[in-house]
Amino acid sequence: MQIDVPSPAGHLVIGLNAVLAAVEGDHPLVLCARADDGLWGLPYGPFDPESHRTFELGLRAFVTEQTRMRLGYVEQLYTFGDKGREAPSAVLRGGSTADRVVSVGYLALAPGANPIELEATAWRNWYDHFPWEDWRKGEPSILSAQIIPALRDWIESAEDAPLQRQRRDRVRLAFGFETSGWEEERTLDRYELLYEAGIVAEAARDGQIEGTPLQVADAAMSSDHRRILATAIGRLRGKLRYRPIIFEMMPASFTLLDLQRSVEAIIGFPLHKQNFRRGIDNSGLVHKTGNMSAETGGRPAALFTFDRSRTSGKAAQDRTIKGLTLPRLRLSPTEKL
Amino acid sequence: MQIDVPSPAGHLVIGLNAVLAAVEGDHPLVLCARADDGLWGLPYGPFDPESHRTFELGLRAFVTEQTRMRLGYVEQLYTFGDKGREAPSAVLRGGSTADRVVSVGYLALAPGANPIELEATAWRNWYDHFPWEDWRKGEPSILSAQIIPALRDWIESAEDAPLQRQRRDRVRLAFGFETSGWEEERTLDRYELLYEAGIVAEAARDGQIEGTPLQVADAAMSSDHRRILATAIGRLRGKLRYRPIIFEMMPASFTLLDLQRSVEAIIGFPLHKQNFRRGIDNSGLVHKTGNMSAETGGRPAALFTFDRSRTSGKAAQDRTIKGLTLPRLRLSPTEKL
DNA sequence: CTATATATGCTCTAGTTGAGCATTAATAAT
DNA sequence: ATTATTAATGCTCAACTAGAGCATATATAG
Repeated sequence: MQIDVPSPAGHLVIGLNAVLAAVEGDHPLVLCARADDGLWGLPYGPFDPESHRTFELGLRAFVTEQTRMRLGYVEQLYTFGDKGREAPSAVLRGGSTADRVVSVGYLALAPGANPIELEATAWRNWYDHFPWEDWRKGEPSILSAQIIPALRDWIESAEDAPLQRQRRDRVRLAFGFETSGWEEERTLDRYELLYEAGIVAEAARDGQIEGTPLQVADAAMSSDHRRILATAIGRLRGKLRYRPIIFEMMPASFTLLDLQRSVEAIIGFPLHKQNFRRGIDNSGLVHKTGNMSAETGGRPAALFTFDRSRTSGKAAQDRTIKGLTLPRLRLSPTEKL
Repeated sequence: MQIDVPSPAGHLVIGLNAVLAAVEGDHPLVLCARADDGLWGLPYGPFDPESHRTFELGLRAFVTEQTRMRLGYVEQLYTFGDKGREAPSAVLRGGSTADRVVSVGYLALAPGANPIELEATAWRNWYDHFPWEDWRKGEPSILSAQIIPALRDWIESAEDAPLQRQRRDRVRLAFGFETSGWEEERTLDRYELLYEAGIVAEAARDGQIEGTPLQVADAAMSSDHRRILATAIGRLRGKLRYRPIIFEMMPASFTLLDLQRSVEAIIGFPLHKQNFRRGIDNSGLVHKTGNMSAETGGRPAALFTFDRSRTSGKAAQDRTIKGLTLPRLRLSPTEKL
């Protein structure tokens, strides 16, 4: 698990980082570990070229070792190699004094949040680190109150007109001004913009401040882990629409409301109930188990299961392989840019 | 450009690989370089932690150096680290005797294929390496004639029933049997299946043969470059549908037929002309330049430009940021599985 | 027996998509 | 000139999809 090689100049270490996501009720969760610097971070470990035939095997090995969880669905996200965006404490556990740490991020999904018995490890609501991404109860107040004004300052502080224009266009796109509105899967775009503008704490930590550093209620994460988490959230949100990936996060059977709450937790905005069921229904992705759930608080709900063998039905003909048909949030921050 | 460090055991080298894509008429092209083993490969170079602040900067630097081209649009694809899938000749130019080469693939787009004056470097039609991916003139004959039968053998040669079932499901999904049909963006899934089944030449080269090795008219590429190219094609195909990325590959002005031919070259199947124009039209992505093209062979066509500042128009209201609305190829290989 | 909280069925309208007919405007071949 | 041939463009039509919301049914908690 450790790279025990003396490190000459220019030595490279590849860090594998896991975003293990789950949903519990209406809480989107991510498995976090307390890092040396006291911040929350993701589980990670060095890739060992000697013993790991592939990244994914290496990842599964160290996650199981560190958290005693076995991973199911796993997907590579992105490889970050930017100098200076890993925190100083990011020197990997092996103790190697690497010149350069490259982070390969992975997304893993769990069908529920098993309790963790480990010290300094916990399932955390990912919106604790991304309060501006949760529109389920309307526009997140932090947006119009703090973020948009700070971005406006950043735009206006650009040296010349072209740069200013470019910044404005990027903000418009990422935050959904004057376009089709907030696109939930642009989580990384938004985070990167906040970083560049010096609004999130990591920017100051890395010494990249150039805009208006802000007193945003802002839960930084260790190293470049919030960047990786942003990537994961965006990927997951986007993928819901074209692969039946949501069922990797559901228990064996569930009600349609369970399913809806899970989807809403991930995408971060509310859905029209009847239309949601209609969509699920003729997606052919699920079928009734025949049992009912009594724990609804109202009329009992039918329980459903993911239909892995859906080759039948008219709907299955077409929609199948795809994911869920979801509408768009048609809102934008109310504060003008 | 070279890692001049003595390599202890376990030393890692990160290779940056560029898929530089362009379209010329109805030919989808990729910039290739002749590798040491005589096969075509992609331009690549080692990532130098000393001088490159980010991967992307490193990539841009060595591509410009090697091919004298300046890259515009660039996007990271995937990081491959599987032991044994780089060819023996994959030891990077620096001459380092690395134990392990990790490949980071990038997709770069060019608005045309400028002629290359370099030795052993050429724009090549990517379907030369993926003949089964081009359905523009109907089902590629290689599919039913060779590939499907070979995959059938591979499925049947599975040791036990569960494995057999799993293989069959994967093939069904990747090649569009009994589902919504051929999904053009699954290029990588299909290539990986052919690799695992021992059907493509790289599998034999890497010593991974386990199925029926085949005499497919099959243009292998150096190292893991065909895998990277498959990733690039799939990503590009998928992205056409949700980002206006096609315009990165078009000249400043073009006719709608030019645009359609370019899209068809990429997605690999023909489109309904009138519907295509209607779609482009109310996407709000382009507008007429006012000039006409005489070189159509028929009635002169209006010339269009990509409208980068589309914040106007009713259609722009919604569709905008998105890409093109494209139909699906509703076909599957005719040979039964 | 009456709120309350969901679950579930259904309808209505506007818009989108897949196909294809018809017409217009160039060039190339009698 | 006339007549193919090749595309560019305009339009229509039916089937389907998506966004909203009304109406009912069936539990549990007073």
